[in-house]
Amino acid sequence: MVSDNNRRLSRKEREREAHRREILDAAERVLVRKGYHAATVEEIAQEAEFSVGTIYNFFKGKEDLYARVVEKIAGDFMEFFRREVKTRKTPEEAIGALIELRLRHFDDHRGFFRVFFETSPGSRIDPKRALPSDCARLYDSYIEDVNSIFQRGMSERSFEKMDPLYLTLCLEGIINAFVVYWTHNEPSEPLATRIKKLKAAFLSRIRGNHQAREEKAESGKQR
Amino acid sequence: MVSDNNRRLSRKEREREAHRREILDAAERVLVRKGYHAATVEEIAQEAEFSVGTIYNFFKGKEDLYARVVEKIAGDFMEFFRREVKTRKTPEEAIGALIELRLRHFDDHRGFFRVFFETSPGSRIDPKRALPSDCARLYDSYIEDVNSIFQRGMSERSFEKMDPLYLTLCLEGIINAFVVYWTHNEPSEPLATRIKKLKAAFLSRIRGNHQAREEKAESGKQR
Amino acid sequence: MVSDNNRRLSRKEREREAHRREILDAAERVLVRKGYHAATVEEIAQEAEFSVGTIYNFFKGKEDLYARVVEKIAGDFMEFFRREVKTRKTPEEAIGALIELRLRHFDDHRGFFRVFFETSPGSRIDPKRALPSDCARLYDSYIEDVNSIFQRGMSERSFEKMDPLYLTLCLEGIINAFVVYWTHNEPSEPLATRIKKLKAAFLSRIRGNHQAREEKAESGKQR
Amino acid sequence: MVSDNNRRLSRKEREREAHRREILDAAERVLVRKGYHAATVEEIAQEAEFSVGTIYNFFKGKEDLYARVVEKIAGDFMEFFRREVKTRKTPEEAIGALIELRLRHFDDHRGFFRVFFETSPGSRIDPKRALPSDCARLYDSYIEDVNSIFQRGMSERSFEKMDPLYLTLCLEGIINAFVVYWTHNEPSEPLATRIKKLKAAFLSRIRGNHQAREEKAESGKQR
DNA sequence: AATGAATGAGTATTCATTCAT
DNA sequence: TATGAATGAATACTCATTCAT
Repeated sequence: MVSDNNRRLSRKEREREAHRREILDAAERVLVRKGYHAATVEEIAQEAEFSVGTIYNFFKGKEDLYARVVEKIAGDFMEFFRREVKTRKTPEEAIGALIELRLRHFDDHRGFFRVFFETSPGSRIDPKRALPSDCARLYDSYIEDVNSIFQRGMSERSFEKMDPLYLTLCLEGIINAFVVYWTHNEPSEPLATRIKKLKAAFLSRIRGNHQAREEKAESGKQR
Repeated sequence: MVSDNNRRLSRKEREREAHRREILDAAERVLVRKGYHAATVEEIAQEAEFSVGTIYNFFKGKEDLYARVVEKIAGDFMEFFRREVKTRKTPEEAIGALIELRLRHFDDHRGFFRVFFETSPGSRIDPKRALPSDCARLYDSYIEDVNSIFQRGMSERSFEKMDPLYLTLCLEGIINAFVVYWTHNEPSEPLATRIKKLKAAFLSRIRGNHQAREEKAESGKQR
Repeated sequence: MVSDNNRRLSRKEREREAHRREILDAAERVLVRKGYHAATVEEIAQEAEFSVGTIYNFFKGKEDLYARVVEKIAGDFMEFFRREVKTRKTPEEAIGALIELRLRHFDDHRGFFRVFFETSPGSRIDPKRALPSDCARLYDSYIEDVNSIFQRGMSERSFEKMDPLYLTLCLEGIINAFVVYWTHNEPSEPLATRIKKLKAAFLSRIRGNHQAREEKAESGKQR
Repeated sequence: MVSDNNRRLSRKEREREAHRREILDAAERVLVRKGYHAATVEEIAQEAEFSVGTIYNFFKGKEDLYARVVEKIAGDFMEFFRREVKTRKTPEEAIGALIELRLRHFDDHRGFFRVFFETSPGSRIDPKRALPSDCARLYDSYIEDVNSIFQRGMSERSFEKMDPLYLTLCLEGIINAFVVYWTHNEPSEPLATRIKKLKAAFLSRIRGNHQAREEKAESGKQR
């Protein structure tokens, strides 16, 4: 995401980039705290310790600022997704890694998804205009990637045969449900434990039968 | 929700109640169409074919109006839940009926959940103040009820043993994911088919093993 | 302009119309005083003794308000033009009446033409959008009408033969020049005298030669 | 205006003067394009290929910059006026030269007069403060000069007797009217032709009668 | 009860100007 | 001198709410 194209940036340029980043981070904090509509540019400016005018030197306006925050979060996620999930050898490992990544990522950006809903179609913000056109494509490609992981798992017989889109939606839905729940109810267990449990529970439901049987036999021995 | 306490209302009182209902329905339509922030009291008034002033004769303000809409939707749902789900004899039937109810209810109020997120904590609307205090309790009691259905199923060994809250959250999450997906992508199958498939898929994952084995045997014969 | 279509207006409607007029008049005063850019909606509201919000209940925005003021002034002028100028029997009388009308009208709306220039093409206000599409047509038709008065005068040989558009432009230009001058330099003579002098001077320059000669002869006798 | 006081300027000083001139020219272009209010210092800086900061090293601010542009245009005009008009032997030649100069000068600075109106008294710019105090005096002296040309013509009996200020205003007004018209309607004839026609038409209206008669006789012979 | 005109606090955005480098 | 990032005052416009009729 960041990479090496800033190898040769002047001090000024580096400072400018840093300021941009500070504003984006401040914006995310305020947006999460207040939601899109209740957040004021004034407050974002204060949070970033800049004047309003400076915000407008970096971003076209409130919508643009919002779009860039979404972009940043989505971009960071996809970066990790490519690095941590798609590189896994077995589909099972990949799905496990995905669950972990999603949970960690949501934990980092806890509450932002709420803002995202707030700005969905029907509200006055035109997401077509505001959101980078890449964003929908990004999400589609993500769903496509998860789909193909499931598909590979099925053809390798490590996953039970079923509609992969169905599986993808279930996984997304389950993760969301837990994240929402943990957002409103302080979780009783540390993140790592929760990740482990969710992985185990989900994967055990979708494993191909021979594996399931083996595992069951094994678990029988253990207990 | 509506019930029989309007058995003996004067014509005036009945008319007033009807007007109130018309405003609520108009408000829901506009809120779904525009979202909370973009919806204006003016537009709600027009949709209801009343003047703004009249809206304020029935409701304390925009927040109150919103809260009453949520209340109405939640109330209607719980009404059905009590009648259609809790009365089922077997837990399996109950969960099936719940999936159907949730899907139908969401279909009826398609898009309202988006508004709900928009007004979540953090935005300017104070849900403590705006939402009926019953609302959280209502949701808690709903979760509790679903929990106990799962619990009964487990003790009857028709469901595999696991954390019932986990199951409840999964069910909620999966349903949400599909509803969101179908909101943005025109579903290719009629509602009834989708309900049937989702029921089958979800229930088959959580059945106790003896049942699962039996079913598998049976399905083997059929195909 | 106002006419008899308010024969049957309810008191409310009549009041609303009166308020609209008050706002328009206040807007003209402020626009003349400050110019388009320096005039604030806030100040117009204060001048009209209404709140800002009320201004926006009557007009779409500052541009619309401006356009409606122009419309009012132009409309009033054309009303008089039709009544006082076009009805004159001889072209000479008509031109005389026109000069008088222009001078009186400018005197009434002294300074507004300055605002008009301020909003000409090139500045950010889009006159195409803001100004009533009738306005350009109105002006064109006005020029056309003056043209045809001159043309009639020429065919009747009361005016010397020349390009009528040229004459029209000259008349407009001369009137403007004097108005501008009198705007910045307090005129030493009363309006009536100035009107009379300008009429005489302009008309004597464009009269057909036989008339000019006659007149000269006559004036020679008188003095 | 420019004159010979830069006879002995160091390279640095000469460069600085050149930069100043570049900025003034850029400012005029942008002001004509956008009008005073819509023009931004930023855009002027870009047009001049300098940074905003540099603009402020040369000029006190936007108002000052504007005043200096007016000064430059007026100065250039007066320069020509002194050289080309006042040196003419006969008043008739002088007025002819004046018409030509005005038309050419307006053609060069087409559109600037619009900006000039935009900034007239009443708008936020204080012309007392912004405009060089010379400017009003300059204009007054110009009017005075034209006046005296007319006066001389009258005493020499080459012009008909009338109020010279009246004549001056008429000339100004007519020229303005045509320039405005040609700004909005592409002229059908080349500038030279238009100049010739306007000269002829104006001068023929104000000539002393004996001359007019002579001319008529002559023109009768020619055609 | 019903109306809708009036209100005014609240906010995104612009842009001339400054000043540290 | 030249730069351009930072500033913040100024302003058009919105919309929930009130209240006289």
